[in-house]
Amino acid sequence: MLLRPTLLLLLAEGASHGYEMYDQLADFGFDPDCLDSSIVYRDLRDMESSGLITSTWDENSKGPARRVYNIQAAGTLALGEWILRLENQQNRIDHIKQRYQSLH
Amino acid sequence: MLLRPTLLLLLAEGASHGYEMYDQLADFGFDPDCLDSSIVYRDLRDMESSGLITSTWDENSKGPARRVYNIQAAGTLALGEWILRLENQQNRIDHIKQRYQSLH
DNA sequence: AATATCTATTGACAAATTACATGTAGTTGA
DNA sequence: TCAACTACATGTAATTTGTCAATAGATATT
Repeated sequence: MLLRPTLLLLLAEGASHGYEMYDQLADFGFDPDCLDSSIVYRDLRDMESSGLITSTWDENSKGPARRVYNIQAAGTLALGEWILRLENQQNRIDHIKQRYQSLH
Repeated sequence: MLLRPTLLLLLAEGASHGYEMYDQLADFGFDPDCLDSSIVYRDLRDMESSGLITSTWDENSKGPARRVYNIQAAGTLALGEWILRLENQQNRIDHIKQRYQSLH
């Protein structure tokens, strides 16, 4: 649920490729044991097909070629909308927590 | 995503039936236009089949008979676990928000 | 009296998501 | 050479969600 906004945020911080972002997800509380990398790759391609990000091949890197993603204007816009939705989510959780604490 | 913990919370506050809880969901930020009541009924039956709640028919009410749900020990336990997970979710959103604000 | 509306629940099916496994392939180092 | 690591992609099963329609008692309307 937090994967796409996290990927967009990482790309807003700078261009990157799937494998690298997958490694960075632990900083955001994702457990690599519970998150298959294929989901990251699929989400990236989905976001590309909807125009939020673009990709180019980087052949000049060590190891196999990397598909490097760049965030587009539509992507930064979408990220902003995500942030608003997540804040709304936080408020709703606060409301649940308050009602829960009123039980005791 | 917040539906099940919300239903459990409502039942922790007191026995109730699907239709009544569906009405109360607006207080938790659910939009009735976007949430079909059948999802509420389905989640309730699922939670019953996993032993978190139980139900009995209330025939002595005006209108059609109501299936009244009662929370069980396993349900209050599950609610507590939900609350912890939601707090974790809030922290993760906080982290995203902080990184987002660092962009500017 | 007929009909529309509200209350209340259920079931069926389609669509979307997620999880899991596998496949390909280049690079690095023992 | 062979294992391990880097890097991406695909197929498909399983699960979850969304949508729609059906049923049915009670109440209000005309």
